Amino acid sequence: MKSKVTRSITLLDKAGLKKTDSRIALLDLLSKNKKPFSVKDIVSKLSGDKVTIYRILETMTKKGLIRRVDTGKREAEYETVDHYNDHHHIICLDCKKVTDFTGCDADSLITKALKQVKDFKQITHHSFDLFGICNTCIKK
Amino acid sequence: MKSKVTRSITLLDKAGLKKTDSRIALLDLLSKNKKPFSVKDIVSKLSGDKVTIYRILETMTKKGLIRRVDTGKREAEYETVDHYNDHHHIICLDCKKVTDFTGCDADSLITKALKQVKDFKQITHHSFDLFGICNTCIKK
DNA sequence: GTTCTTGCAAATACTTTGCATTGGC
DNA sequence: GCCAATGCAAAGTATTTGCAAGAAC
Repeated sequence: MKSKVTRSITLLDKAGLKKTDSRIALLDLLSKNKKPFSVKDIVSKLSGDKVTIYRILETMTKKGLIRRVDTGKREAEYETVDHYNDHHHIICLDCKKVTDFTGCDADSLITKALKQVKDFKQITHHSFDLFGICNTCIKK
Repeated sequence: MKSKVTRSITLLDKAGLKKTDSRIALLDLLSKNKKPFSVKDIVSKLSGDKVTIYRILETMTKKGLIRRVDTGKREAEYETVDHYNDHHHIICLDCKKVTDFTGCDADSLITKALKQVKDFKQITHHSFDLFGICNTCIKK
């Protein structure tokens, strides 16, 4: 998908990061798929070096291009930060299944929050996650 | 603090968990301190067995007594879920410093979310975190 | 050409598992 | 007494670090 690839390049450029093949491929992979990816997932899809992927994930997380999602699993999982398709998660505390939902009045909440704290002036992104037991696990 | 200890016992009771010394001590520690604790933090404070602490954390997380907080550090961190003192975090993507704030219209958001998904009927708790670069790190 | 990124090897740290023992109810 | 929780040893897996070679700008 050329359009997606081009978009990844633009995002890297805006973030002031060098546009290397690995970075473009990783960002493209996460953009195309809405679900959170573990390092293992990424390695198996991109067949790249694991250590490089760790470093790219760290760099992009600091720049706010991607975010780490905590679904309660042992390994970290990552997804893109997409301000135009803001979505959130409902996570089962038992089986760790993730279901998405949309709608969270983030802008006004962020404004309120920034009034309370003096250490921050600008917010890159936010996360809003709900935790519970899914209908399947509750029957167990 | 007797009152806190008693409260931990009550919480364990409500959750249907056995009221062992380790569990009471851990829950009490997290209740008294508002900041997120890593396993290492807990071990050094309680001088208990590390493996037991891992298991207690897992059990209590599934019961919704505590939650894992993802501040971007390598290790997992935990804090109590306190429905009467709902608070949230602003986390620096660079130095990982955590600042708290309050105010998040969770109830109405949860109601909206539950209308969208059919896999969940009840939510145990939620997290709302903001990410950015703090004023100290932005100068670097 | 300089600086940042990559890739491999190896080390480190976190977390889980198995099993015998102990303790809550 | 029964079943679940604990504590220790050991294993398993995720993540980081060091360094030389390669690529972006």
